[in-house]
Amino acid sequence: MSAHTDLTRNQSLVLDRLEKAETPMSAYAILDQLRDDGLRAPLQIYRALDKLLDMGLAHRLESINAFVACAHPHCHASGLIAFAICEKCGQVSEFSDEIVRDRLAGWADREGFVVNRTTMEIRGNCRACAA
Amino acid sequence: MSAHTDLTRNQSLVLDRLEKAETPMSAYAILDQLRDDGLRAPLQIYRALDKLLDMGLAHRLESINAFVACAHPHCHASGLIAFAICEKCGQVSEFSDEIVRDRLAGWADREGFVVNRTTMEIRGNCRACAA
DNA sequence: GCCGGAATGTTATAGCATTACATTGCCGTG
DNA sequence: CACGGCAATGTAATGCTATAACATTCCGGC
Repeated sequence: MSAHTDLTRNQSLVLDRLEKAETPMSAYAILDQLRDDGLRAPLQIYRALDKLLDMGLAHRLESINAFVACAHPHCHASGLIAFAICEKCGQVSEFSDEIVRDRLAGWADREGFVVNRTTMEIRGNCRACAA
Repeated sequence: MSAHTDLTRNQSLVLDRLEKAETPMSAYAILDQLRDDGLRAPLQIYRALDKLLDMGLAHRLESINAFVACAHPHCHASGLIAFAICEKCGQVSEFSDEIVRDRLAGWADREGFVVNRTTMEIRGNCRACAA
């Protein structure tokens, strides 16, 4: 029941699942949970996810082939978001750092590299799981 | 003909291929090139890659499911390496930044997050391809 | 009403990675 | 030397992730 009225049915279903999940979900895990809603093929999930990623409402975690709802869906800001993924409990923290962003932008400038997209993922154990 | 005499046959074969490649290679691409050397199964490649990653002689690019030889195999240093991947020509630049490393370490400290591994990948176009 | 574009549905297939099990080779100890 | 253990290897089968290709439906603007 998210208030994303501009989304299509499939996109809403997928986003709702991601928002209710406590940990990242694979596309196939999402699909399994949406079979009762009539979804049957992976492509239906991937298409919805593509749009959600474009809109910044969800993120892809490259290092674990999974997806999460954006923790800050209001501010579409942030050209660079970092994720900390706990390998024990699966919890993901989303954060950003101006200085890191500036450093990477500086490197790209010097090298003449035109940036499309940056991924930054820290894997380890969260405070609770490290104890 | 790398001077990695401590490596097993399969590991040497895989590393040689990576070192000779101009762009990242998928495990299956490596396999295809090593069939003449007697390798037949993906697992043989993945096992060799696992060891090479452990030793820091190769890196995995999570965002494109591919592997590269480490550009600086001598210094095993660097807890944090960043990659810039050109989406046009496939060239990969490997670099590191002390300040970025410190910022991320600082975040982890404050959060009590124990880091195992960090991946940082910038995708875009290199100077030549952006022109 | 009609057209065009986006979203959807469906099937098949491509690409990436691991499980499970059998075998081999090597080294250190007794 | 025999033996035991361990790492590496070989092989087959399977599972997971993602996309291609094509047909259909939905919906808003003219």
